[in-house]
Amino acid sequence: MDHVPDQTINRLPIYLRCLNQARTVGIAVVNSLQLAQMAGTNAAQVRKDLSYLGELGTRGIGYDVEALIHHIADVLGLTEKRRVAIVGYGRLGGALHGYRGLADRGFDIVAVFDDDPAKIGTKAGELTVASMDTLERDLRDLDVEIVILTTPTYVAQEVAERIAAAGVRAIMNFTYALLDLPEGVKVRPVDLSVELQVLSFYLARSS
Amino acid sequence: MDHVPDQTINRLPIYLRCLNQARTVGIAVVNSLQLAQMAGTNAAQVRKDLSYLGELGTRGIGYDVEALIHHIADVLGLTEKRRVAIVGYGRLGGALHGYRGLADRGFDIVAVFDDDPAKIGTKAGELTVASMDTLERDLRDLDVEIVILTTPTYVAQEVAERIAAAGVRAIMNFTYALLDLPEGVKVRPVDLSVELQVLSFYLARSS
DNA sequence: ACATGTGAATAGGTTCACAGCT
DNA sequence: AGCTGTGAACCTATTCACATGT
Repeated sequence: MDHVPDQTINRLPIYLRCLNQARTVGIAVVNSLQLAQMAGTNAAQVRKDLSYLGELGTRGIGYDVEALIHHIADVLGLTEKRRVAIVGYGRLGGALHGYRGLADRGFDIVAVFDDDPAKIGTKAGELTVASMDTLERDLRDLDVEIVILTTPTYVAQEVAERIAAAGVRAIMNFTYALLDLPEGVKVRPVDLSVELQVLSFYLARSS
Repeated sequence: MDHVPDQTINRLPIYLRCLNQARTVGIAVVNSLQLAQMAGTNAAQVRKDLSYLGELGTRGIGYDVEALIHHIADVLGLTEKRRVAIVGYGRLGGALHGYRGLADRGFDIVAVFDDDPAKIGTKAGELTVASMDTLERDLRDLDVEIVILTTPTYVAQEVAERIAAAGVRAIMNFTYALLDLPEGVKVRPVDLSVELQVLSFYLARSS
């Protein structure tokens, strides 16, 4: 488990989802081919990926679903809950807050921020919308590890810098800004229009 | 432009965004290093990527911003508007409908569907929420090319099959279902919890 | 002089195929 | 017998370095 390739990391959550599905229907053991078919890849890929994490299977048998779930969750750092804040509480922020499957996977939304005075202080599920004025202090106080950034694009860089300054080291960036942040802050850009543009390319190509 | 690598395709929308930014601040020509810095990559990568599309630059000078925008948009099939439908009009579907930047980039939301009788017939921006009963017919009639799928996970496979049967060849899948569809239907999974899990891995790794 | 475009070198990932274990 | 784990082969993508063109 010296060095796990990036692409393998990207597939681990997929495997985890498949394994959870398998578990809920009562499957105790899967082999690499079954898992591959569920995950939409091939058996060799599955074995190679899992081999980076250690020798997790049993030759002649396959992988124990329960054990594998635990192991992957452990590698992904999902054994403990992660504390997440949403910064920018518009429609998208609200939708993400309600997104079943974040909480399910151990991501606790512990705060939501907005700079609109009309929103500050109002209820957001079980939380209250907090002001951006106290962003740094609140992020530190609440020990936030990951921020979901859904502000308007034009303030994103500035807000992201404040978030980084507050010691947050992971940002899921839904804005169109290309964030330029210090080394050590991991940004995951999620540009929904990029995904559509890629689909558009394949449409243009195949027609 | 025989065969453009997948990874290059994934970067083209990024370049496009950077070039649009450059244009709005009045920059007429960029070189590969400048574009690389904006896009968060390196100059060699930029030149290689763009070389797949043809000889678009001028040696000794750089790339004409306007011309390059047109060329990339053309390759991505963005010169004409793309007709998009949202299937599953909950919080997330609603947020995506309002997402500025889809329309900006030529993605027209032409229909939204839901199976909740309380929602059907209500206004959704300038549209009216349509019933799932007429999904296939409506998708065909409206000539929908791309579907954004935001139904509950447990109906996703079934609905996706209907969408594919209606001739739609590109699906942006926001559900947790691992869709199994015929060859020729391009699915782009967008699993927001996967992104968070990947971030979680890097947090676990670096601390 | 300067920046592109591209073959060559390198790195990174995937697939193959089989040895090794149960 | 059956399935994992893994070196080797293969393929894809990135980086280098320089010839090429303006």
